[in-house]
Amino acid sequence: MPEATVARLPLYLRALTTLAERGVATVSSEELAASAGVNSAKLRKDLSYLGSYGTRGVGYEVDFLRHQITREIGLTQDWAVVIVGIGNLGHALANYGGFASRGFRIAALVDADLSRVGEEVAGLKVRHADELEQIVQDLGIAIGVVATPARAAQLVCDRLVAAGVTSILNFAPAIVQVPEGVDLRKVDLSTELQILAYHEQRKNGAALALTAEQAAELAEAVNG
Amino acid sequence: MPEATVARLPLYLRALTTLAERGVATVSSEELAASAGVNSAKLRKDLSYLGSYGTRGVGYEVDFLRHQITREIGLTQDWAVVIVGIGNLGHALANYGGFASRGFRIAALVDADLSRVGEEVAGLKVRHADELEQIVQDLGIAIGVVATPARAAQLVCDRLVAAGVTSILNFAPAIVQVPEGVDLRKVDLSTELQILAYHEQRKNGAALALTAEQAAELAEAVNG
DNA sequence: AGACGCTTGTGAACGTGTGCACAAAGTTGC
DNA sequence: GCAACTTTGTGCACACGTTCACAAGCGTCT
Repeated sequence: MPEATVARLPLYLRALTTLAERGVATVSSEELAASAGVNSAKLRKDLSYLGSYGTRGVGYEVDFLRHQITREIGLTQDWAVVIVGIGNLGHALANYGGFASRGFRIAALVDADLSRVGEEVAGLKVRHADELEQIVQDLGIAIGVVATPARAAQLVCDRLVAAGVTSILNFAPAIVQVPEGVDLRKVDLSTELQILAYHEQRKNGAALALTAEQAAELAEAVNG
Repeated sequence: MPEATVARLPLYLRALTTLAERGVATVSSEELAASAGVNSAKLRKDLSYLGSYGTRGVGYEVDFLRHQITREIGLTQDWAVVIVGIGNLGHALANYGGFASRGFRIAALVDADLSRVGEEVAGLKVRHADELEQIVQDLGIAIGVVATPARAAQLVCDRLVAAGVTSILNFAPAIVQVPEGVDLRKVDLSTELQILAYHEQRKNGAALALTAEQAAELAEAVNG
């Protein structure tokens, strides 16, 4: 399955859940594509990788399709997750309700700062970083979330990998390297803003250019 | 400039900043690519869109290149940002130090919940959502960050756009539609985890298949 | 039963992104 | 000044992703 398709499946899943909550039983690729914000041909091609779950002339059965995507992504089992770094962001992640409902269970919170250890966050006691390996092994954790400062990120990832974690979601603004076989995704707040800033700047430039053009037209109209 | 290149410029900028802090004056495409975690040919092609800023046989001057990228992204000016939704995530974003150092200034915090209005977060008083339009216009805000619950996201985006915001970074787990000309990027925590889960599941599947194969080999060894 | 209308699933064309490989261009050493 | 070495910038081939367009299939209505 193409990586681009995998990245969109959660989007479809969310759209389907919304439709299911509204009591919609079947949906066409056109409608579903619209509510997911993608092209309908792309949606159909994406869904075709799962199998032929649609009915020509009718569309897709919402609940059935939802179940198929859930199964394909692997959300029928629940995934134990450890969050490393319980600062502002770690707190926010720990308290984020969206995980539990989507097959993820926050199994442990870890921090290197002794003043945070023992504190209760989202119903879990924060444990010390020294216990990280033990926790990962005892709880059979495969997915780690890194929300530490940038300077700690590489070390934390190394330790997670050494303890047996094979998927890492990194929020730290740092470039970390992981060995082959370990999946690393990163979410970088300032990178996202910088991309927006680039386009914003070009928009303003375009606006100015347009104004200049309009000015030229105006000049021509006046002089011509 | 290709979109894929734009998305990598912040990465290079970060790598260059790290190098500059370490006192490195010049860097080859090979070294810079390694620290940014990309292919060196790709890096060179990306940088070539900015102009011919390298010296053959030597490499790139760190400070100079850093400045060029900063200018290209539009980080020489500072961008006023409003954060809407001061829950756990909004708090974390408001307190995130990485913005100020990268040309972004959090100019206002807004929330619909009256119990949060007036609270001081990261040195700013939280203001009420009713004031949103006024704030955007008064402060000349072009970039909005949405950290509200999913159900409020579309309305908040509509109001931001109506008030003149042309770039939105959406953290709410909802699919929002914006008119042409407005840039929308989204950061979705559970989507990222779901993508990891998909690969994790496949890894386990592969591991199980291998075990089955090993079992077959073992059976053959025993029986043969 | 057959014709009609609607929607899926997919072949094919197109566009974008990636990476190799090398010529061009600079530096260093003698 | 020239040869040897290093590194950039880029042409080219390939892989990946997207979109169009339409045949195939299903349901409905007469």
